[in-house]
Amino acid sequence: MFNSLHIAKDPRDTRVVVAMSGGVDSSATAGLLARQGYEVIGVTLQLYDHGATIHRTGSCCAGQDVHDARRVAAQLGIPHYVLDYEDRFRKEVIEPFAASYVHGETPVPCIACNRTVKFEDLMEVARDLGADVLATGHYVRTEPKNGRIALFRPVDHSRDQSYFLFATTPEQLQFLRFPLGGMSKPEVRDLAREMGLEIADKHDSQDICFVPQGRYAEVVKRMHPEAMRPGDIVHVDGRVLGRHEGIINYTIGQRRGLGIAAGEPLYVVKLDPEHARVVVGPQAALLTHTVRLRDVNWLGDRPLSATVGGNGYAVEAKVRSTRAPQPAVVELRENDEVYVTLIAGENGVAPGQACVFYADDSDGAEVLGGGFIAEAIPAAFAV
RNA sequence: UGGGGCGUAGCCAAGUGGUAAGGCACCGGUUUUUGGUACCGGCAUUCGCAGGUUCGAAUCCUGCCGCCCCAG
Repeated sequence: MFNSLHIAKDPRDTRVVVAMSGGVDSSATAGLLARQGYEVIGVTLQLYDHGATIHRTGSCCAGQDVHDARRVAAQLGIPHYVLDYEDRFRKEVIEPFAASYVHGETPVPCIACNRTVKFEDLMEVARDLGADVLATGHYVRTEPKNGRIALFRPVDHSRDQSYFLFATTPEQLQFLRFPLGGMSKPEVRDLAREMGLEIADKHDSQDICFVPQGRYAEVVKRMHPEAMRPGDIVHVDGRVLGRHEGIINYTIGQRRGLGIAAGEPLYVVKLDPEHARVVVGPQAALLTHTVRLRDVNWLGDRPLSATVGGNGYAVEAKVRSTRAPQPAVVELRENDEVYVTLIAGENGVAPGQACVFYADDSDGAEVLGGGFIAEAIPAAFAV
């Protein structure tokens, strides 16, 4: 007899640590589990300096949010701990974030945060607390499948967070639970309201949590002042069109901020950190079909090498969180490098971003893992 | 200092008598637990300057200023 968390125990005997950020989702998660009778322990990680951001709305894991989490826990009558993980967060998330930009890539800090601070460190804390599982408010589903725990897209596709969780390992999935995966955002808000939680109508978090005002370049500049090398803005046809104050201010696919009036819109097509060059071109130059991946996390039934045949393996794939998965083919090439070809292609694919695999195009498709984009191979243009 | 052409917003540019298109750039917003994209909205009381003609001019006339080309 399994309970709602797939544990063969009575909820009262099941200890659950809930990662509480102070937002609606994680609060509702804690409330939901508490209401179902589980022994819930709330844990909030303080992740970064809260001085500058304490009054910011839509943030996460600092200042006001920590207070919100604490208040929710008190209201739910569950124990709650706030742990200082600023050093870890800086080392595992913020520093790699800055380094990535310096190298001309575009990082996804939320993935780094999930895979390290949340699913390594917090998970260890949960185990130390004697928890049976660690629950979070992510919109994604897990289910037992063939003797393992498989990851699936959530019911509410508009909130799908599987893109940010592709790097979660099978071992971590065994210990994780995502109670909101079967609910819609409005339902979650209703639930929070019904439980009388003050944060029920709190604004959704957005932007990078540790970057004030959305000015990420300020963070990078502060950590790597030497990276602010001015350079040329060059058109793919070779013309030098202007100057810039450092490549960290740009990302592939970016249109705004170039300050170049060329008659047609120009987009950043390539970043060359070595020569401090920003290469721009027309929208057509952004089309990418094939990407090479690194740090691939495969979540399929069988090992990746056994799954991908000589002709590649058909999946659905996303190279950005806010788009529907599209048909793609995964291949292993020389040295077992993983390449993914998007059949329809995609504009503005940046190294450092993630490419996430799905088993099919069904609503509740299984997440088969993914990898970070090491190289995006343009459809047609040369520099 | 002979001839010809041009001067409209930050850039390009339509408009030759009826009360300033469009594109790019820029700004703002929407969307979004990454960046970016996309979408929506804003952006010249004024057409190098000064006069004149006309009910009415960026459009016609005169002068001046500036730039370009050809010829010298």
